[in-house]
Amino acid sequence: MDIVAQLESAFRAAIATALGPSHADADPAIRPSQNPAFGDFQANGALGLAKQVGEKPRDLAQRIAVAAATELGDLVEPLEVAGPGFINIRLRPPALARLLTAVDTPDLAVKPQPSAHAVVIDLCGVNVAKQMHVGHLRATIIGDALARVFERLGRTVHRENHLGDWGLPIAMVLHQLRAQRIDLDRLALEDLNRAYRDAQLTAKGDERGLEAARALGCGPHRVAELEAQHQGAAAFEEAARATLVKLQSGDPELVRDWQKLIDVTMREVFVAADVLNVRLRPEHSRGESFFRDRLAGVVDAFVRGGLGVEDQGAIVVRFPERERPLLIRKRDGGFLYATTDLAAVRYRVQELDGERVIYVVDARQRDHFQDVFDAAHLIGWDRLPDGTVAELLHVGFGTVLGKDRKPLKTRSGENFTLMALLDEAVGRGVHEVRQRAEDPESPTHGLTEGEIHRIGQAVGIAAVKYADLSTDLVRDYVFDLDRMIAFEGDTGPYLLYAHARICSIFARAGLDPAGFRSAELILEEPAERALALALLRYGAVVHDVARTLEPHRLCNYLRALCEHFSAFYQACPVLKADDPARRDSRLRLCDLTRRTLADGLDLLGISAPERM
RNA sequence: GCGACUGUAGCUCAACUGGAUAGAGCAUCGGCCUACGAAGCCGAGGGUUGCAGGUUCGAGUCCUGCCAGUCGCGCCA
Repeated sequence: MDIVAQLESAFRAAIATALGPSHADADPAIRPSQNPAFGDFQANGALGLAKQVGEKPRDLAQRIAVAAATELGDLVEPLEVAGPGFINIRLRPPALARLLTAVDTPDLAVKPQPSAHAVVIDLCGVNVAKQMHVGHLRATIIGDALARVFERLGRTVHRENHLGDWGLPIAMVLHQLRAQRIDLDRLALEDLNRAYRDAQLTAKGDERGLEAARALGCGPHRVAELEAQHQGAAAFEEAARATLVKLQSGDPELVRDWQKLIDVTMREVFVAADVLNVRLRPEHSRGESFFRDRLAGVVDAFVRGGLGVEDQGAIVVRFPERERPLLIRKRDGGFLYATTDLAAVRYRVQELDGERVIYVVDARQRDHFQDVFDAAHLIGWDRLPDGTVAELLHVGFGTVLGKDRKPLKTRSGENFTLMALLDEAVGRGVHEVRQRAEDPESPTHGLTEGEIHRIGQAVGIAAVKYADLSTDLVRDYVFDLDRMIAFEGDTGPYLLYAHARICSIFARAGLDPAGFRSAELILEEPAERALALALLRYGAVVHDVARTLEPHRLCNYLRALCEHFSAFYQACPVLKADDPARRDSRLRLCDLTRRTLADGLDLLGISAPERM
């Protein structure tokens, strides 16, 4: 049992002793202390309880402390009541060593989350025939990190890459490429992207320009020119619609070409996922096309249930508490992305058995997901087969900005492609590692070019991912590679450095870390205590991330862990410790720190090299 | 117009969901390598938590009203 749970149960019992069994379920509010002067942990529950029972807080805290002391036995130093009624708790060194020993297991004492139901995570969300950009970076790495956390807790996780692979935009690209007689077998994503853009431009024509020209009474020549353009656009759109109808009816040649577009797009997605150390594979793709035969059923279900009503020819779902309706069928009979999303919710809850269905999508779609979730709830599609009500959650993230604080663009105003960004990050990482390896004194001196590249990639990717994951997700942030890749401060490379330093202790001495995993832990120095306390918290932090869906909590923890380690490493000689028992104890601390750090970084999808 | 999000040190961000003196990194200043990687450690200065009320023993955190910025708001996805 972990330490916080132990303290909670002891203080719960103490509260029952002090106030009677009617208060047996009161929350003792055990928290790690902010300040070492206030002990290792503190129980804050007495303050609130005193108010309820009309007793002076300090008096009540004193009575609880006396009762708790007998529950806790030799686990803690004498408890002290401080301030308005806090109870400060300090673990006795042998107890701390015992607790840490119990954590030093292959799974680092991270308790599995018992649930028969699955977790579904909607991530990545690329569009066929479009380049990935920085928005996909976030949807991919945040989703992957959350997926890894739930997998670490033993949950069944379904990663759902909800591809934009269907509908008129795709039909437009297909039509465009076929009209130009482009060889689909020799396509690169860049060609597709260009076709997509051209198709959009052609289809749009210049409707607004035409209206403006008429309104402003422009010359007949100008109006005619724009009219011609507009007619061209209408003709193009009609042809694209015809293509879509043929595709929908299963025309073999079109279906084959359509599949080629998907393949070309996904080839690059998987390359990006590989560079990013993200687990995303073909089996995770389930695009809009998967749901195409279910859309009419979605609308029917809402109409039959009286939830979908006609409005100006369209079908909408209305909500009692707000003006804004959700449109699920257009006047022309077509479906919208809300329709697909509703089909997907039903599938994920009822067929994938998703107890928590998590959408890692741009925060700007908050309103949309609220509507979809509320609509799903109204019709009962958030119920699992066994009747449990599923949690539908939108993890909305902020926008990646350029140095001008506007959404990141290239100098020519184009969207920054994800690949360009990753190439730059990896290039910078390799450059930094190579530069340091040139120093004959450096531990990385003499590494092969291949090793330098591998380590440099890890450094560059760690920099980008840590910068993205280490702040509150809803915030926008400025993409500044200089700051991200800095080798000092609150960065990915700082964490990798701490990891490499621990590895080098064992490497330099030619010792096998596994040889110290039963050494007796001696925790006397303040730096050793602080490191031990940090190590004890790991499992709770992983559970915290699963509960809140906030990966930055794990980042903050890992950075704090590294700071505790660095302070320890500075203050306490390891290989040159005074006596063999201390040396072995410290080597065990180093090994446990390294494994905890590597495990936590792995949950973030960051790999930690042994040298850098 | 309606709605959502954001506002904390010069800059970039935390604050364990209501607890003690609001903490880190960068930048600035001062220490520490004949002890293991100085990509590090120790220390100093720097704050009316956007503003004004309210709830509470206690508010950066909850409520109300303002201010500023960003993003949404029926036939695109």
